[in-house]
Amino acid sequence: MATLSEENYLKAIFHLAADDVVSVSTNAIARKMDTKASSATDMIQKLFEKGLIDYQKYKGVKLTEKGRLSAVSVIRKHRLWEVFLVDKLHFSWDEVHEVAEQLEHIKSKKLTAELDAFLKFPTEDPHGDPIPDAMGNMPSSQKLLLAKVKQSQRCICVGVKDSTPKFLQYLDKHKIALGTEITVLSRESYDESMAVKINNIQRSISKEVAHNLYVKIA
Amino acid sequence: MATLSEENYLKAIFHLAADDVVSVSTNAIARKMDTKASSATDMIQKLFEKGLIDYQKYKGVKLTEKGRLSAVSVIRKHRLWEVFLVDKLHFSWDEVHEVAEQLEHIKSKKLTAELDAFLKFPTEDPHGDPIPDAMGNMPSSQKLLLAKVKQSQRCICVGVKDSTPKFLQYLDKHKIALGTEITVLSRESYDESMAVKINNIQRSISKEVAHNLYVKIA
DNA sequence: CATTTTTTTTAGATAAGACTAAAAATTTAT
DNA sequence: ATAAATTTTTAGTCTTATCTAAAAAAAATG
Repeated sequence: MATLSEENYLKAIFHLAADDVVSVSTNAIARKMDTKASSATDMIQKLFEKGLIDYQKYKGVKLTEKGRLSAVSVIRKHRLWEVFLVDKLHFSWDEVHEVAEQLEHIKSKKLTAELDAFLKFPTEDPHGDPIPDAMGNMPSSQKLLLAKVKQSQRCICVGVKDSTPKFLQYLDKHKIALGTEITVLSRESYDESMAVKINNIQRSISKEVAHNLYVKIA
Repeated sequence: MATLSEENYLKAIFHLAADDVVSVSTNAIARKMDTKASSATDMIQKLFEKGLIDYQKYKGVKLTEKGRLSAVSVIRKHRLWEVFLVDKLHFSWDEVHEVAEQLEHIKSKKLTAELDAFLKFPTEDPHGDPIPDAMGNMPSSQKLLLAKVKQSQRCICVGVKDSTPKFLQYLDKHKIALGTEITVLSRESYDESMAVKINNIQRSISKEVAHNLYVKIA
């Protein structure tokens, strides 16, 4: 069974590889884990010895099936707990992450299964990310960038790509929040801006904003 | 802030001192924590330096107010989670402990407060033990040994003192389970046995059994 | 009350996970 | 294609929490 640290590394590798890089570099892992490259190397060697990753010196890292299952199990728990926190305990989207980071490491098959049932088997978390099933199958994501939404489609804001204060303040100012409904009225090919209806008010959204806002189709 | 290990030691010291020994010995702590006395001494010195316990070499240990608050906070979380597991997730009394041992260390004021509200501010856990409030006040326990129950009182089984398989098997055989209602009909001073009504059947309960079964008055 | 016995503490070692500094391998650039 | 820059690994150190073995203190006993 993987330790807390090992689980966090596996999760990091999973997320990095999901961004479709085939092999994940030591530096990328160190950056994501906010540690030094030497620490990442140490952990890589441990994960390799436990059969959780494929690894050759200087050649980067890939999850084995065993490693993938471990990572996905942690992600499943993380996202189920996020649903619990938002749906049952009045947490808002920006408050859930830190707590879910702790809850995701609780080890109990029964707890996860019962929590899943209690929440009525949700298929995605409050950010629109898919919740893997107990077998480790990850449904394809329902969320996409606002920039990808077709004309006249209605969608719902589920998250941000850029989470810097500047962008979050912009969203606040323009009354765009998690759950806000956005209808795409038209798209301007010249500057990639789009005309949208938000809270029944028609506005224009720049390319920069549209590329940093995640939505799901309503 | 206390580490996971420190929290577990503080909890152990609290429980040992609650059994009204004024000063807790190194050996008692080591036994409770299932470690060696030398490990306990190491941790005692750390807790002392952090101001969580009063300590003099060879003289045993007492929680400071700061240490007591930390211990009680962990116990509060443990018991709230036990209520959650039993009331919402269909756990039975003997399944909750291991999971609650993990959940009790999750750090989030908001989580604890919201969980408390979600559970409708319970005052005791499924074993009849009191749940401390957010200020660290521990209500007095509602549970007592069956042996202490007065004639003609109705009570409800909430736990066991002796949790050996032998005793649990005895209870099983005689259809005494958590939640079973017991009415004390009379007490025999000669052998300290008692006549009781369980599931509408009149039986005799020996001193040994009565001293190992916790109940709360109905 | 002196001597065992028990308890507690100290000293030194180990494993996990992190670090710094330096060496080795790989990649980029001239 | 060789030099420079970057990435990765190794070597050695630190901290936390544990251990064993041995020393020191306290308690129990004859």
